[in-house]
Amino acid sequence: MISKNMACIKSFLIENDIKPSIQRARIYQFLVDNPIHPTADEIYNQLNPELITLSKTTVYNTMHLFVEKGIVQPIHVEGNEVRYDADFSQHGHFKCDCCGKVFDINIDLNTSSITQLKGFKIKSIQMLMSGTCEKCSCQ
Amino acid sequence: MISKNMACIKSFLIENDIKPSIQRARIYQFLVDNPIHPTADEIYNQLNPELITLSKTTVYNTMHLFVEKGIVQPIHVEGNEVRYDADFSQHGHFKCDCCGKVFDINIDLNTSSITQLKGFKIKSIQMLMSGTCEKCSCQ
DNA sequence: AATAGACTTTGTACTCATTATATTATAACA
DNA sequence: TGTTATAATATAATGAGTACAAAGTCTATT
Ligand SMILES: [Mn+2]
Ligand SMILES: [Mn+2]
Ligand SMILES: [Zn+2]
Ligand SMILES: [Zn+2]
Repeated sequence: MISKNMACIKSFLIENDIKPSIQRARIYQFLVDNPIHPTADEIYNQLNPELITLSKTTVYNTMHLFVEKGIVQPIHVEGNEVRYDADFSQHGHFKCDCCGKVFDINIDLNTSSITQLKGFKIKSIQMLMSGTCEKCSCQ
Repeated sequence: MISKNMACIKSFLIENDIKPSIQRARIYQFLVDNPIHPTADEIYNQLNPELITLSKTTVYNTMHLFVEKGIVQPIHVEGNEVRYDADFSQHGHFKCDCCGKVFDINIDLNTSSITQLKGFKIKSIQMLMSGTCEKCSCQ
């Protein structure tokens, strides 16, 4: 899933009912190539030098569209910002309070046995841990 | 744990190294009596009629203090707001996209077997699901 | 009781992520 | 080519949260 070329991303967007544009394709490629759970602001700052007329509104519009079409997940690790993840494999996240990085954690979330959820329709499951990562812990 | 009286809350705050005040005690009591994961704004609006001079800054100050002293957990279900929970029993949350309610879900989060977390120091674990609740699903 | 010092509460102004709106650009198509 | 739909952009507005300083409250000491 790492570093699809643009032609490949174009057909992926079309498959998912999204009309491709340079902006949309590059933003999606950036998310796949950089699984660092960036904010809209970080995406904008990274791509702005290359897409010289890029607008922050376009980034927000695009992220809303991607979430609606189900090719990107919003991640809420802090109350004042939304982060995005193009990885839909079953995994959780660990936010280091020290260096601020968000790590992917492979985890098996099985909710089928929870009786409280009878009748509930689950659309997404997220697990978030916080603390200090290995590097920050041994200092 | 439901509806402690004020005297009881006073000693609870003191136990947790928090100097008690009417505002702090009533805010904590409200959180225990109303486990609906309110935002700072909701806490303010609910208590304002009673604590007639209450300031929103006081609510924010108090929530920060409670989180720092470990008697309240911040919950991030949406990117633009923080919700608060005085319940420290092991449980996750389910946010209904339809009615907006946040439900408590009893769940057993065992992370001891995850090899990726070797060397990581876990401070908090949260699990969040979203979708539609039982009531909203059968309509 | 008055004084002083420490802590708490409050109002105002500000920041900054996100959203709303209107305009311009681009693509699709007859 | 002209017409229409969709996308991108710039600008202004919103709203949760924060910074700061002034005013209020509590408690100990005289
Ligand atoms: Mn991830
Ligand atoms: Mn809860
Ligand atoms: Zn770290
Ligand atoms: Zn519902």
